[in-house]
Amino acid sequence: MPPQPPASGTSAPVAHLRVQRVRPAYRQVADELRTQILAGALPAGTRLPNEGELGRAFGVSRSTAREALRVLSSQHLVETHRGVQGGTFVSEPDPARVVEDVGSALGVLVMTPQLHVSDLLEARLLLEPAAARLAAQRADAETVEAVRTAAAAPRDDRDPSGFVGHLDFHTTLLMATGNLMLTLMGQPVNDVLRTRLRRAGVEAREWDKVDACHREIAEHIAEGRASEAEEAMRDHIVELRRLYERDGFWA
Amino acid sequence: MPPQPPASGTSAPVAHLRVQRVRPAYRQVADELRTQILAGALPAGTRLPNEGELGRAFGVSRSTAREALRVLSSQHLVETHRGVQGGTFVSEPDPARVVEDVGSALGVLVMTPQLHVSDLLEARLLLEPAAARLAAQRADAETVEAVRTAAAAPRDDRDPSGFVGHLDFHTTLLMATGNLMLTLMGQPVNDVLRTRLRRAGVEAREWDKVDACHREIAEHIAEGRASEAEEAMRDHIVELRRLYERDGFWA
DNA sequence: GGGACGCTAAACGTCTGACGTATTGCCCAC
DNA sequence: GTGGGCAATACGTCAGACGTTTAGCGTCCC
Repeated sequence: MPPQPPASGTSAPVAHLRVQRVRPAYRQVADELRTQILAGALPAGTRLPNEGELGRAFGVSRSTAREALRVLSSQHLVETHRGVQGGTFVSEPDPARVVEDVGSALGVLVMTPQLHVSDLLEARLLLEPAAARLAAQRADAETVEAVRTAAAAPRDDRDPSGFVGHLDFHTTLLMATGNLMLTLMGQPVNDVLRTRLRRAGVEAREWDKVDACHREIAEHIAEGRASEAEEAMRDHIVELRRLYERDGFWA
Repeated sequence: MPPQPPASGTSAPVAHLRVQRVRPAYRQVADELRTQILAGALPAGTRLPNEGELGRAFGVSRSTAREALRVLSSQHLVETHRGVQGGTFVSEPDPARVVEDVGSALGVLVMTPQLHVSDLLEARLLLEPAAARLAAQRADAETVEAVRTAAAAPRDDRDPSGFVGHLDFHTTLLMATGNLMLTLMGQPVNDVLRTRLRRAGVEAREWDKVDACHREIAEHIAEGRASEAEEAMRDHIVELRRLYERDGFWA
């Protein structure tokens, strides 16, 4: 999307093209700190100077330093605690936060014509069967047990995200691949789909069939039947897709 | 990762388990505004009240309102402009920003033992051949032309990300699928890999071969040979992977 | 002697008020 | 008619003050 050349005629309607002549101080401070954190100069757990000193170190006021810290904190690069022994600390990288953030961003994009729900379903159809294959190839005994448990877990209809320890089957399977990247890509997609499904008020009509599919896939993985696991998962996703389509929740 | 039960013995070393008793006001304001934006109550382009009024509306001071806005702004949900006719506006969702953010987050995670570079390569090996297949199936004339151009584009070695309009071949191909989700997943991975590659100072020894692969894939796509395109891309990725491994940059 | 209570200090959280500065539209002079 | 300067608006930044949370430590009472 190159900047469109001046249209032939009068004034080009370049509404959304404001330039940023000077970066505000709080942004400069945030960028500098971010650079240092990403470069490893400030490893996770490091305690930064208190806000007053930090501001003085950068030659800005405490308010400005605070705004910079708010930026970094909202990107989960640092976290702050109150009280003595409190302060601002460089955060440990946390995949769960990344998943949350990506899911939120996808939720926004999926409301635009740029990203359609069918795109998410297609991506899922690409990811999860492959994940099932990898899980079947690699899962150790403990992981297999986790997958089995997730497949057998009672579906708490009225209590979504109920108690700790209950992970969705698809999530468990993504993690069972041992490749965090697959979880990072697949989980946000599933989150968005589930959210939309719930908001659309889709009823639980065939969830016993869904559970049966899950158990079948889990068994394939337990037995190390990679191709069968992949195929079963593909069928399962296609089936789910049909369910979504029938309920026509993507308007 | 369930919270580990109290260990048998004395005090459980629950170092990183600080609770958040009360959410700070700036966080509450940010959350409330974010909710409204995500719910569509504040569509993109909406101009929020100025910082003073916004604070008054929430019963907080202007500084607190500003910190809330910094949070939202760093999440690309709003953007601010100065001057008369300035103010805070709800942002248009922008896939490029999402790609940037995810790439940054991945860059952090890849420095931990949680996410290995080989995980990225595996994800890429999963995504891009599928993308090549889809592109071959769907690409229209214009898209084909873009892919061809990207494949033929002179590789500017010393001028990375040189001029506008030059897009990486892999990026172009991801976009050629017409499925934004694939770009959203694949692009950050490629960005991280490219960054590490550059930092590791990998030399351009076989890039002519790489370019030949690109052109071959582009031709497959142009001719609509889906399976061939997929297979060629798979070989290409495997080849690249070998190149990465030989240069041993993932230490 | 041991445990509970309360005090204290450090740091973040919030408020107030003020001034600087970028941006834009309008008016006036030429 | 056009160019330049003025005014209004809203963000950007600063300074200082006070409240609040938290952990550590000392003291007092049992």
